Amino acid sequence: MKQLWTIQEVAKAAGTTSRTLRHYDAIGLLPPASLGENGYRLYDAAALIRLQRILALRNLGLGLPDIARVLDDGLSAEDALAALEQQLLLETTRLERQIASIRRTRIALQKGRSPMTENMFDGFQHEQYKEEVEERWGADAYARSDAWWKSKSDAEKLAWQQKLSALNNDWQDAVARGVDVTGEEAQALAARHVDWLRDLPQAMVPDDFGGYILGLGEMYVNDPRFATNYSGEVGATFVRDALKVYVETNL
Amino acid sequence: MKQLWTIQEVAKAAGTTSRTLRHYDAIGLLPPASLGENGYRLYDAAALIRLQRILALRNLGLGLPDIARVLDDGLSAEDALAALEQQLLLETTRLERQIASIRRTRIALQKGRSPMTENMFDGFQHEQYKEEVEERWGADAYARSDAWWKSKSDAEKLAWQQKLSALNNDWQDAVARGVDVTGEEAQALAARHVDWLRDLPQAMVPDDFGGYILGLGEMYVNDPRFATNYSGEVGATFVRDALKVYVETNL
DNA sequence: CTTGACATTGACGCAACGTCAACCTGTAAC
DNA sequence: GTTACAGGTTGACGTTGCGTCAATGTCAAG
Repeated sequence: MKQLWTIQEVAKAAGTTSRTLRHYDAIGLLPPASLGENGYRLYDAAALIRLQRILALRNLGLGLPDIARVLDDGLSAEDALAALEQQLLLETTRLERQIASIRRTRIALQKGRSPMTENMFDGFQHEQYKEEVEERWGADAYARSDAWWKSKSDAEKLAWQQKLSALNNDWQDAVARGVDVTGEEAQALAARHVDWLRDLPQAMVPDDFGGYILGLGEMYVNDPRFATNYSGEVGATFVRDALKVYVETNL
Repeated sequence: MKQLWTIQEVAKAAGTTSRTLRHYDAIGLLPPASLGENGYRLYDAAALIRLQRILALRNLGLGLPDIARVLDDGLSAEDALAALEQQLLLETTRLERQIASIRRTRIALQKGRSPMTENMFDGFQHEQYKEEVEERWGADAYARSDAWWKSKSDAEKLAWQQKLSALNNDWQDAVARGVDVTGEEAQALAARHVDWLRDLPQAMVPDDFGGYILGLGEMYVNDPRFATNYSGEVGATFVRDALKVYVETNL
């Protein structure tokens, strides 16, 4: 009556592979009932039943350690599955945001406003904005800004832009993940952003540094050329609000 | 003017880690511009620019090999992103189906109709159905069936059920993945199902084996106790239809 | 006795680094 | 001069669940 099966027989009956069974043995999830003199693994009815349950849980996506806990440590399958479902839900929202991000980038690429190919060495699209800057802040402001920029070495320019680029990346990421503007992460980003702005020469930073930053924030939102740096107006709004909170609590 | 940076400086400026940069060097994705006498990696402006593009693409979820192809082999970023988006879309639908599957199982667990705990050794809920079988097919039919089942060794019973269990699993899987009833996979499953039925003794199988299978299929759909084996009526319908197609083309 | 099917135990591979470990270097401080 | 200490280097393991060789022993059949 006491029937034993070889590893292949078990694998075929259960619709899996012998490699998998040896793996389950190796990690202690499903040891065979006994070993023959020849060293062959031999499985009994209890092992087959256990295997069936293992495969059923695996089918649902549970990890092998979790399956072991359910089968051996009396962990409730219901709890394990509920936890897994939560994980998967998080995964789907993450994926959806990633897809949205890709779509935005693809659209930008098609429009030729590729963040991959442009503005690497143009310093904030510097000269491009000459007229506008002169109009809004006066010829003097542009001259100071221009002088400052040209005084930097290539290395400094590059480092400055590198930081800007990293910053933009991280802002977009934070926006996509929907973090809280007042939260730790967003505020850390705001701090980095402010630090980056401190690199500007004294002459360009007005006395009211806080007010200056708030003004910049507004500009990010209102000017689509800046807004694209932060995934559009939504992102720019996020950046502005995070900066605002930061300024109010730290400056 | 030719400025070089150490690995830490680059890492900080770009918002990544030195470990990552050494990894990118190791796989040939971003070799440093030069090596100092001390063996230190030294990066130049071109490397920083390349790094920026790498990080931007990575941010979107592209794999490092794909990034390398985009940067070096002139593969279009647009194409790479389109392909990635497709992958991710598939992923989300997969995840959604998995979540649905988990929900079904959890509901079943809560109702106490746990596939984990029941009917391992009861042989098709055999005796439980005695009256019903006698009523529908006659006392004779039940007696034959009962004799057949009792004549099997434990090993045979177990193997038979094991196959049934694996079959059910795979059916549910196919249903959840939305495969085509006439497709290769569903037909292979139907073939396995029919093979499994062939284990029944001759006495139980009528002359019209094809018709017998079609009748079974209908029963799977109409009787909720069978339907639960295949994820409810929808699944059972799928099984019935797949069997029907199989019978019509192979029997 | 040979052949083939099936068994065994390693060990690598996959994705993208994080995280030690063990050991130099460069620079500032005592 | 030496002592720290920060920062550089090259390995190598760990992560998830097996697939896939590789090298070799065992068993039933011809």
